[in-house]
Amino acid sequence: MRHGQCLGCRIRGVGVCAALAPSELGLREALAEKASFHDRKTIFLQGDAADAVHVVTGGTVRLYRLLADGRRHIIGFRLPGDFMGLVLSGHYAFSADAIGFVTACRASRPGFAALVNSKPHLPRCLHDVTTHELALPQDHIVVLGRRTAKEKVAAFLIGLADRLGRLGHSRVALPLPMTRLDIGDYLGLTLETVSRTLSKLARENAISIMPYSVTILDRARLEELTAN
Amino acid sequence: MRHGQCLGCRIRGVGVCAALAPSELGLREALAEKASFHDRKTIFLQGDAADAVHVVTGGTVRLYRLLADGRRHIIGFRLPGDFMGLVLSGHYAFSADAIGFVTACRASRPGFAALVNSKPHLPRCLHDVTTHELALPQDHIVVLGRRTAKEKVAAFLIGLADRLGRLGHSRVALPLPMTRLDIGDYLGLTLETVSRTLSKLARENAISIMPYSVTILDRARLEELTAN
DNA sequence: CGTCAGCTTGACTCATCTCAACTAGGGTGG
DNA sequence: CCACCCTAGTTGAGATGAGTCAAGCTGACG
Repeated sequence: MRHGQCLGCRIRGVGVCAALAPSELGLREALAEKASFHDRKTIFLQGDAADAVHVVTGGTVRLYRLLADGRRHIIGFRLPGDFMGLVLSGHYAFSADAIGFVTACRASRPGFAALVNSKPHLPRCLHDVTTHELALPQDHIVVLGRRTAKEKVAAFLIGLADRLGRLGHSRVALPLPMTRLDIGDYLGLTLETVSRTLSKLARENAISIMPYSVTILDRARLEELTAN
Repeated sequence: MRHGQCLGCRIRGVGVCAALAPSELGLREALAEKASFHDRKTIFLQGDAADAVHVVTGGTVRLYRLLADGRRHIIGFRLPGDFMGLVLSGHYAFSADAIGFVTACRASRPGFAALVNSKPHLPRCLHDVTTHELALPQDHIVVLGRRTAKEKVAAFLIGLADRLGRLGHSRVALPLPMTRLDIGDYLGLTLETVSRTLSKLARENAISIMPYSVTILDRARLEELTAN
């Protein structure tokens, strides 16, 4: 994808981009800059001045906070079509880095604000996108509050499957580019517990584990575990 | 507070209301309706059509989701000045009810949208408020991801103290209108563990427990526990 | 005065954490 | 080509923190 290529972008139909009429893409293209990040590269750091907004176009991004004692909490994973960079204070509230190779569309904050204000319906759209952003952490809260490791892992897999499904991927064969440690930091579990729980689910024929991917064999069983 | 009384409202200076110029209050008053709710009264239910937005003006509100198996997750507590009712789909994503006596300002969704669109700077303000709403669940996620009960409870107390402080209340003597069960459902703990943990903190002279309130005696100690 | 909700505390259980050993695959350098 | 190292993952054994079950306390209320 180069400038002038929004129409052919694979995430054209999802997220913020879907809100733009074809006639408005020109504007967007004029201010969007293509960025890419190699494995483990930092996209932005917690506390940095939030001078840009991003839309993920390929790969998986890990959003996290570091605590004073060195522990890491993963706030969420961002997939293609997801928006990043809404901040209250002008500073990022969390850090973001690439899991594997990541591509993103980046716009400067002032440029983005100008785009949003240039068309009367866009502030409204931005508000909708923000509200969607709001829904993700709420689901996460419910998952974290759940009692058992099995329930948490099941909810993580179902949630990931549905998000991938909405992007046009399979809801059954899930790429899992993040490590067991990442999943653990996301679910509030240790990496050993994540590994054991996945193994247990595999032994019960609910899933099948492959390197860096998982296949859902018995979705009903997983849904039953999420109790939601 | 009656119509025409926004200027004298005690939350005039915080949240959404602070974004309105004095000259704009007339508009707001014209469409805002005063509502009050007795202890345990439902303000809205998860899944209901979200036909109104609320600003809490007094008391404490409990936001929660019920799971299929009957467990309850408290998403958060809303204090005076907090906004409620941002939804993606037109349906509330969680339920809300009153803890003790609650007063709120309510506006119909279309009326509220009309107000927001009537002045050019208001969509922007609404976006800011939404972004603030976004920050609350993120803090909650970090607290839930913490390992020990003591850390969770300490983070809960510090967070509550700061929010009350911003409202002009004491950061030391905290009213605690919610029950131990509420706190447990918020932190992902049982009510017994919450009680034991508070007792332990009191025994260490970090806090002092009174019926329906807590006094922070050693804030530094609590902050150290939150590791953040 | 009895009842009930909210809270506290104790004893015991058990799920998860911790520590540790081991396997597999990839990359590097001699 | 092989020896070595490193990362990611798996599995086991034992420790422990939080859950469960139960008893009892207190204050409010009818």
